[in-house]
Amino acid sequence: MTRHVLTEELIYEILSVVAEIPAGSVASYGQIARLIGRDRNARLIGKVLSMAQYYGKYPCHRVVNSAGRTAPGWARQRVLLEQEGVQFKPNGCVDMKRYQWEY
DNA sequence: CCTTTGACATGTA
DNA sequence: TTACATGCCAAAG
Repeated sequence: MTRHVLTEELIYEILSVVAEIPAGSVASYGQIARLIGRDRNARLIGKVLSMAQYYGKYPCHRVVNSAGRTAPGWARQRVLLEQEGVQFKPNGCVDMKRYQWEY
């Protein structure tokens, strides 16, 4: 059997972790990358999550970058987070100090 | 095969 | 936290 195939397995692992992020908290791409044993592939997480929206059922809106910035071109993400109680700072970033997911 | 790209991270200032 | 530079690594061209 082929193994190490990316995308599909990667998608599965990523979504599994994303599904564990509690409402009202956010996780960074690097944080997720680390949880699936690919700490150097933070960028791929974003790549996969950009498609994950089509899967619907996953809270991919709870993933932001290390600075707490929301995904470019996806303004609605902020609304989704605010609906869960996540507050944004005046600069438009999530207050990571308070909302970053601790596992 | 080589180059570019990307929902990023991290060190330094 | 921001801004800039550098590193990363798979995917797409």
